[in-house]
Amino acid sequence: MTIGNTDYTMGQCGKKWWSGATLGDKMFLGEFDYKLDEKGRVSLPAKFRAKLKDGVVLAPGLENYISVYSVAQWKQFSEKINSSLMSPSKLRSLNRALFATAFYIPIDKAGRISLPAPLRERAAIGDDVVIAGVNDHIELWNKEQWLAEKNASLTQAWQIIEGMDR
Amino acid sequence: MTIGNTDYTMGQCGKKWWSGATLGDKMFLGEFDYKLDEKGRVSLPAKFRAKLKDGVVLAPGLENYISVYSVAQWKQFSEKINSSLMSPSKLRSLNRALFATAFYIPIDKAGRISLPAPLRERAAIGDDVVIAGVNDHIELWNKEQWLAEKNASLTQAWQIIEGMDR
DNA sequence: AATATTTTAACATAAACGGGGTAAAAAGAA
DNA sequence: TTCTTTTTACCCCGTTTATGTTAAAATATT
Repeated sequence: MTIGNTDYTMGQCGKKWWSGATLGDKMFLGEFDYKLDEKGRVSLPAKFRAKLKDGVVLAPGLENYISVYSVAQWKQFSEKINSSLMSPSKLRSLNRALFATAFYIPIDKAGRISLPAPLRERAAIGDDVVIAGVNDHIELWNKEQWLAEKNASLTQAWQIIEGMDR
Repeated sequence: MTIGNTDYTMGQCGKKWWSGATLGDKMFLGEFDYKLDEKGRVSLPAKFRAKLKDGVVLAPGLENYISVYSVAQWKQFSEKINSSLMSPSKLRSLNRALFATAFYIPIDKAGRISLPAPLRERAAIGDDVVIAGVNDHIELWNKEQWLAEKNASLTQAWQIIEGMDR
């Protein structure tokens, strides 16, 4: 299934279920439970790593989660923002919010990233983390908050789809 | 990626994480907590040091924080101002404000700078300081003030981003 | 069941942080 | 000036933190 440029083909997760290749560079699907090590590092799902070779940019999300962008997507994102028409003071504030709260994090040889304390605290992520592929980016959530959010999202999603003219 | 004169190319930081070359000289990301020693010195984040080898220029920021520029950027900044069309008296006044309040500070072998008392007092920085990378410069903040500013910025940022056509 | 991959834990190493001390330089006082 | 006091720069070291490496446990795949 394709809507616009995005391939919504569903598939299984894990090697048997889907290949990254068929989904393209910008599509993240699925929900995974991971554990942080005592130093705040977490493995990324093996299926995501190919798209994140150059490292990731972590930024706080609107709700209390951590957004994970590929470098390419972060570039695109910040480019768009800085080229949009905006008053200097707004842009200054926006840049402060964007850049000071974001971290570039490389991926180590074991496929891990380390989560900076400020982001971890804001997202209330302790030893466990939910990694969710959300279309064009990845989100890291506290497990309880993720479940609550997921239920709310699902309810809303089905309401919207019900009302759609299919 | 380049926007105007600014290189937004991402890269690793420090020996393993990034080279100044790949990131460009002008990009700072992240938020860090540091402590001043009894002499008013503070370590710079290791990730930033490669870009600040030649020392830094400290200047008071518009809100009560301390702006940190690399020498290269400070030069560029002042050249830009002095080459802009402006009445001589205005330019004199501007230069007075810029240069009289700024300090050139070298970086010691432990990667530290010392913060001049006038700037420290103005920014209400005591034993703790937040160091924030804000795109093309660094900012030093009193922690409480930083948190307030950050939250305000983030709220505004997300409102703006929400309204953007991604 | 056997194999391969991935996740997690444990450990080793290197670097950074936060102290402190000493020496030189600058400033002030006699 | 000369001496004293204060400030600033320079250097070192111990502890902590961050990162790299390896191996074991768990999971998925054939």
